Amino acid sequence: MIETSTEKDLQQEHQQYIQNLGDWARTHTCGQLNAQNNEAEVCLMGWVQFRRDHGGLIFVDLRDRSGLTQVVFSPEVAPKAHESAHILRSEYVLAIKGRVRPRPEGMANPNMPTGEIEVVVLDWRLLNTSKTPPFMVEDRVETSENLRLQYRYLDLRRPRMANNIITRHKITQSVRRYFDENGFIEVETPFLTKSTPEGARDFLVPSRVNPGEFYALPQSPQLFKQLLMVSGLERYFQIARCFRDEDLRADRQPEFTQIDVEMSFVDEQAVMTMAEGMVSRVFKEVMGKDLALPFPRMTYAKAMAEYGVDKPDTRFDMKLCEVTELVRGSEFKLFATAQMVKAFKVTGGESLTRKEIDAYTEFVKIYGAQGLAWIKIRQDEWQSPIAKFLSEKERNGLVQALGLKVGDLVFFQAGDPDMVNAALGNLRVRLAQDLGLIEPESYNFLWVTDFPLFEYDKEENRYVACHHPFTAANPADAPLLRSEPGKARARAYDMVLNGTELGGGSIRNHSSEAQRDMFGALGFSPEDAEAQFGFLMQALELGAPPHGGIAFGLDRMAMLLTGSSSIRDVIAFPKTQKATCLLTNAPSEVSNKQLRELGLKLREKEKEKE
RNA sequence: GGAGCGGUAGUUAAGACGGUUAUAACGCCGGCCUGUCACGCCGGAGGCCGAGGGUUCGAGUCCCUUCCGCUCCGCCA
Repeated sequence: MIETSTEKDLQQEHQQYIQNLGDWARTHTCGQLNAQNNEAEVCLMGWVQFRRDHGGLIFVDLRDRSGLTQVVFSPEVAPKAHESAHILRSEYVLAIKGRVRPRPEGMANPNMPTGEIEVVVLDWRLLNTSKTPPFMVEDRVETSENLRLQYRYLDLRRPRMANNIITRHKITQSVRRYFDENGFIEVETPFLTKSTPEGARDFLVPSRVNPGEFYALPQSPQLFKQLLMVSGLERYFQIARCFRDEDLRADRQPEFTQIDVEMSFVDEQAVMTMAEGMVSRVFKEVMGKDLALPFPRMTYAKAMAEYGVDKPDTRFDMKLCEVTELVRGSEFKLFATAQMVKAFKVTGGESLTRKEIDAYTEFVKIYGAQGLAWIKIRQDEWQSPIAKFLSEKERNGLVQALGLKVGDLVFFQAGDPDMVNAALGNLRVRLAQDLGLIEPESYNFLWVTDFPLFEYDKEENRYVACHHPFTAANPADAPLLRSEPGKARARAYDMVLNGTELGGGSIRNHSSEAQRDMFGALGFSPEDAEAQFGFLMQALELGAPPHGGIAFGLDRMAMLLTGSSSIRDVIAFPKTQKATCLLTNAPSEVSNKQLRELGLKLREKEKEKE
């Protein structure tokens, strides 16, 4: 082995210089000093961002969560402090005492909030050393998600991530103030609770005291907040952790946070107004933005018809247009016989290349489309693989329905309505992104209302609740519950922001009879309903007031307000796509003793493979 | 359960047509430097090319298996 001075040696060697704080106390943060502090004697503490050692002068950018301040070690001002400062390395933790002074003529740094001044060091203490970090603690350096999650505490030391977490804090504080001022009571509901059959897969927790029995972690505090209304609490909110054992996405984590709200003696209007007030308050306090209230509303039916999705992004146009009847008898067999044909036009889209269109064809296949029909409207002709099948009448009909002009491009999708809507609805968003049709900094809120109460589950061969099984039916549709449940509308509403579902809620069944009808429509036998939800039914029979509420995805809200592309960036310690924690290595195996205590036995590895 | 993208010095990437000693930038280490601010200049170290197997005289590169991260479909009342 050749003896060289390694990083490990250095860092270990430097450890002998580590001091305690002693009687030193921080007087300022690294983000707050400016020309007004000139001549002030200050004490700063933080991390070494950059070290610029000129042999003579040494400049260190000292970082804490508030920002950076340039500190100067000068051989003339403090020779001892300067001499010892040569050991400084990235991410070393220091305390410095010094004097604020203006930077020399022409040396101010306009890119830094503290760029007018510097702190000349009189004395300093090394509070801790640091190994060379696995990635630079700096916003402009892109690092793999893998490493970031493994060293999450370093990732969170970066200004952008720190600010995300701080913005999230501002949101929750703003929310708490708002609800407190409006007479809401914050109540904590249980984490160890009862597994219920409807909805997402539960996380289960075995009970040691009751072998063979399990708690479930709550998917939401839904039932408890309804019970709190029966309690007479009248107005409840909670910033509640929720758990769902389903596959992850950029905007879905197995544990996430809801801003959960419930109110008594209210209708939809009252809940929606209160929710708008909350969002508006958050935008004002966190973003300094005023929102126009009330938010526009759109029925679910209209959203599906014009946008193909139940969370329309209204920042751009390109609405979908159904042309099923128009091409009913077409010579283009796919159109002639399809259950649904829809189209939308891309203004000026004639300039898209064949290659680009091919990429969009691949894109819609994700949603089950077989292909993607298109027409380019040119001065002299319609350029398209399908134009030759279209009659004069059909062409005129399309021109009218879509308002076609020369230079436009039309995309078509035909087939199963769910597929048609998903393919075109998502293609619409993709195109808007690719073509730059979305104005940055724009926030388009809207309410989607009149959701169906049920949707038919083809696999289970029964109706399932669109929202959840406690949602009240639109009074006009109540009789449909027993005849045609699929046509019944719910007293449910979603708040949508820029094509993302921010929150959703409903007016609940507060009469046990209505709730019984609901369970009936869902295919529960009276015995099953009693076994699963008997406690709720009983509560509804003991003076339950009319009530309703809403829940917001706090993570998604924070994601949108920080301009993040994933909720991982607004959660301090998120999970990977495989639902593991790279920092702690959870989940992990447990000892046989632990298993025995819980009365659990793991399936043999061999059996697992079968 | 399925589709796609990625994994090469500490980091971010290039190398992909199978053929010398696997590049570059940043970071790291040493030296010089009193106005830098992602300081500069000179020098240096650093690699199981995610892992395992195969084809081949020869594999970062081709084939198979597998692990990890990400995006999406299914799923998520």
